[in-house]
Amino acid sequence: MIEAITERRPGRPRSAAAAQAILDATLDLLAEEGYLALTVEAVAARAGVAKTTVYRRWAGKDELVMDALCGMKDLERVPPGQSVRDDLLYMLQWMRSVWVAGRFGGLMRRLAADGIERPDLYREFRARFVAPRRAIMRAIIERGKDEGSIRPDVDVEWMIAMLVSPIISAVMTHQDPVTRRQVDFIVDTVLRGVAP
Amino acid sequence: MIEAITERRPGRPRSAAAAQAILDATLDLLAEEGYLALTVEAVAARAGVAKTTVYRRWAGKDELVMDALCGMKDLERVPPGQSVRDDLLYMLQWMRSVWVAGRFGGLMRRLAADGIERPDLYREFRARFVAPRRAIMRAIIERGKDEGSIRPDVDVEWMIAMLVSPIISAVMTHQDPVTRRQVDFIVDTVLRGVAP
DNA sequence: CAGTTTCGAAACGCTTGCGTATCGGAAGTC
DNA sequence: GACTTCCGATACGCAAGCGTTTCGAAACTG
Repeated sequence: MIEAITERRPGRPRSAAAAQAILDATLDLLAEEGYLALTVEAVAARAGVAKTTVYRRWAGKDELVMDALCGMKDLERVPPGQSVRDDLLYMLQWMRSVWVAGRFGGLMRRLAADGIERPDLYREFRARFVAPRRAIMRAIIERGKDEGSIRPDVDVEWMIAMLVSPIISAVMTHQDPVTRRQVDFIVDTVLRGVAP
Repeated sequence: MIEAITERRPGRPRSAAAAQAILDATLDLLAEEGYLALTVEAVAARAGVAKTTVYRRWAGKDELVMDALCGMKDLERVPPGQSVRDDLLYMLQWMRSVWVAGRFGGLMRRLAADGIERPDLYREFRARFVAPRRAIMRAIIERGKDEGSIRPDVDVEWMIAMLVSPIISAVMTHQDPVTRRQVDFIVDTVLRGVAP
């Protein structure tokens, strides 16, 4: 992907702008159309670039998509670290907004769906976006256990699933906008359920 | 789909066995490959039938898939009607087993994913399989409200989501087999959370 | 048996997308 | 200025899949 620029080879250098435009277009189309419907031609067209320019850098569609995905940066959010309830609410509200709006949301929905056919893509997606967020959630819950507001025998992973998956499911199916009241309801219900 | 057999037309009659084999093969492939990857050629091959025979009955891939889907029958399950907790457990255990094993599970996973591209297919899927089960869940929860074990102000739809979606998410992603203990944990946690 | 319709097999034209090749011009290095 | 590499545009060969057509054989009716 990014080769060493230390030694300058003769000839016209590769346009960094073109590479960026291609990766951007790939993510856009991936979010809009999904993996199966994504075509290299469409990527080149949206990037304003010849198809040759794409194939000079990437071996094919698969490598391009994987590279585009790996190049993404997640927004790092750290909860304010107040009460367990506030931190969980903070995380869920944020995840809700990310899922619903913008390129991130489309990308997540598509990858979650396409993951069935392309486990490698889905694994990358999980490692990059799901895992860090789960880690934050896990830390919050462990803190709750230390404080005594959560029973120590509670299965943390399933508690996370109970908090997160209703929102994900709602976004992927209904696509009614999830309201804050509903997020509140989920957090409060789960917290009451896992209280000692 | 099924034309009136009352008046017998001259000529060789259409083989009912062939039609059934085609619909069966369609559901099999739909469950295994998903909608986008499904091809009429593969359907004909698996059904042991010429492609012509498919196109003589259905206008195209879309109509075939929709017809196959509409022809499916869901297993009707009625919870034993004991305690609210037992009935919820019964439903979730059943849904878990259906999702994990057999053609139903694959079909549900694929349709949930393909639903993004084909909202009509997903709508049919929901009306046929999701809606009836939600109705049963809803009845159980309403009963709990009447009995006083569930607060009356609880949002029923979101309570259902909290019960069901963790299992669905787990099956669609990890695909670790969901254990009974985990289902127990979900039900107990939610019930404690919505208790008065 | 004549007439009609379906069946399986095969071939066809069409479209889409992949990945490659060619070519003149642009952008750099020596 | 000679050389090298990249760029855009275009065309190409290839494969897959759609939906159609043709054809001889099979099935059923009168």
